[in-house]
Amino acid sequence: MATKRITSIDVANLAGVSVAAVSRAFTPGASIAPATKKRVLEAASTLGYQPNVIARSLNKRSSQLVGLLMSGWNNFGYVDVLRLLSERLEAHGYEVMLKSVLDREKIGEYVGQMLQYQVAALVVVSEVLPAAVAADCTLRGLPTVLVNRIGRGTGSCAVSVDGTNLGNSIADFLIERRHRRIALLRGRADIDYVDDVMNAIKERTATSGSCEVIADLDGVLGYEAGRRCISELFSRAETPDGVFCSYDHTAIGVMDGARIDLGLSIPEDLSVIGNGDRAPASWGAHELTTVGYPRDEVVEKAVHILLSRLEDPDFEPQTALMKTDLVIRA
Amino acid sequence: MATKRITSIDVANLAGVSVAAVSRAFTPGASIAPATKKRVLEAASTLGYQPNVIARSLNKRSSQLVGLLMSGWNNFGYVDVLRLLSERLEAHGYEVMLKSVLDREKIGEYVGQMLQYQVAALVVVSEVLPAAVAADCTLRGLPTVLVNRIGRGTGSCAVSVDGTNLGNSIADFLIERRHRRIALLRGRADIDYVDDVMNAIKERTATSGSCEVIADLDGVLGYEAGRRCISELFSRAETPDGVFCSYDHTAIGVMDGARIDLGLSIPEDLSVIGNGDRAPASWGAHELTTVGYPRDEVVEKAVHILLSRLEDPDFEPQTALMKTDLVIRA
DNA sequence: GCAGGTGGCGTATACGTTTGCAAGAAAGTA
DNA sequence: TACTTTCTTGCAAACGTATACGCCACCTGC
Repeated sequence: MATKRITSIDVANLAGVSVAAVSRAFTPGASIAPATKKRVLEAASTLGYQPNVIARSLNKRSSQLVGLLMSGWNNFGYVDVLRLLSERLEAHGYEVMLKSVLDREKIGEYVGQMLQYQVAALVVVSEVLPAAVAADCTLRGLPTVLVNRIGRGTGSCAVSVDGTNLGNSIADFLIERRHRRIALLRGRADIDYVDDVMNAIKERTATSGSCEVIADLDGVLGYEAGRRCISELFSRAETPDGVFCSYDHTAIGVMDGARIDLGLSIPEDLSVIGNGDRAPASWGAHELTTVGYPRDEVVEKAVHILLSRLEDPDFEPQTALMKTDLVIRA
Repeated sequence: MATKRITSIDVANLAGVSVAAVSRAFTPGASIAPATKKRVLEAASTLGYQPNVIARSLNKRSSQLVGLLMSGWNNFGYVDVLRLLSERLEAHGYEVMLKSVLDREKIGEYVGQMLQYQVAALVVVSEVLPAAVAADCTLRGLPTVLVNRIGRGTGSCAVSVDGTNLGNSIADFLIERRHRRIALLRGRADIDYVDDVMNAIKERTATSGSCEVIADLDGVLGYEAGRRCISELFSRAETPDGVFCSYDHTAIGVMDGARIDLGLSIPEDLSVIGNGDRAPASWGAHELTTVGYPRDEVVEKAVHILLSRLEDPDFEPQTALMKTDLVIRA
């Protein structure tokens, strides 16, 4: 037995005005006399009226929903990114419509479903938008922001990390501490910013003369993979004395593998550097040196870009690269 | 220069039918001849038409959105719960509208905002719904499911863990291994299922004669808190030989504190049991004995209850308690 | 006192669907 | 053949809001 729904008509009747006035009372900046507005709002609150956002969206052909496409949930502490994004967007009056990328082939469908809900904007965390989909979005004038990817060539905005700069710092750090043979372990192969990091490390070590990259492995993602991988590396003729992993959890696997399975000491026999500065990196059992990921700033920037594009349709797409710092532990 | 929007009218014109027919072609089970349906769908696909869900929702007075209220993001691996929930709900044709609980006092507002979007149902992870809000939801016939809480007294459905059963297993485990002095560390005080666990442990140890609970502390949440807490406990006259923590990360803090700060051996001097079976628990450096949290099953059950309520308005509210198992490591 | 301007308000239409109703077509029954 | 039942289909009225347009009242400056 649902109680009767209260619409703007009811409020209009009670306040003795037209529905248009009710609408105006709830539209900031609309042309309405303060007295009328007050009367309407009072009537609304005695009735417990709330504007029907769906009807509004139909009329305006745009909702206050922001589509959020997530993948790689467990990497990089995207939870925090997700939480922060939802909090910031809500603070600006938007709602988050969340979708998981189960199948990368279907991203077009996902976006299509979000478009049905007239989302005002799209945020993509950790996935690239296939070119066709990105083109479709720009065509429809849907503001889009990629987080942690650079949508090279698509007209999308992006917020990521300055990989080249980061790679240089890491290389310097390793060279300075007299490392000679570096191994690079990455999770997925096609993350552009990780590519930048790895390339920078290779270049800078190559020119140093004293240090070189002896291995660069793809598909090493997570604790188990890291732990297996380090044993494999030490079964080769040439063993590394420094390892950089694209994810903290991989790095911790490497540490445990080196210590427990191989009986090595860290950092005496081997240096391990992670990426992401996730909680376990700081724990006493690991004390992992890692790269901080400026989640707050990334999210803040992403939201800022999004709002700019929403307010000003001519806002030129931009890519922001955040600086990161090494968190040196052991 | 947005391209013209394609509506059911365009499709109707192209297919030579009425808009009603178009609508029916997209409504499963509607009364429409197979031939017409085919013609409509073809026309739709050549035009790239997709039904406008907003308009549909306005008409039906209900959207396919499910509101998802999250808090305690970093506890318990709720990320996985969130991811699974979104995946399962999408598989059933629903979309997830995500909201973060920033301020517990404002939950009523949050729910209000979701109601404006005509959400079909509400899922609350890790928070209780204030009685007034819960009452409002049942009044409006909004199916509601609490995950990891038991909404005692409110007419809400709930999926949680059988705390009493779990507490008994833990107590048995500790008694069997000849522990005598147990400390209990919990994060927040008012989580009903944790209360059940702790009470069960107390009762069973009390009747055992050989073992007793010597400390039961609130507000110990996370690595740092756990690490500090164990030192504090060992500065007391009576020291524990077994600790149960309501969160894995707390337990790992306790382990590190005991080993690094106090120089104790685990499990020789002290047993530590965690809760949640999060990834770090299985890592070689910790090998934490913990309680598995059946995330898949919890989510599956929650979604099942939700769908049942959506299909059958008279579905009686039910509370499901899942069984959990100890994962014994060291 | 009057022309011109301004701000507040209501009327009416649009937004893109779904669905009750009734009419027509097709199929089965006597 | 006539009558009944079952499918299809289109018409038209919702759903609850925003806003273009026009009207009226009021104010300003002469």
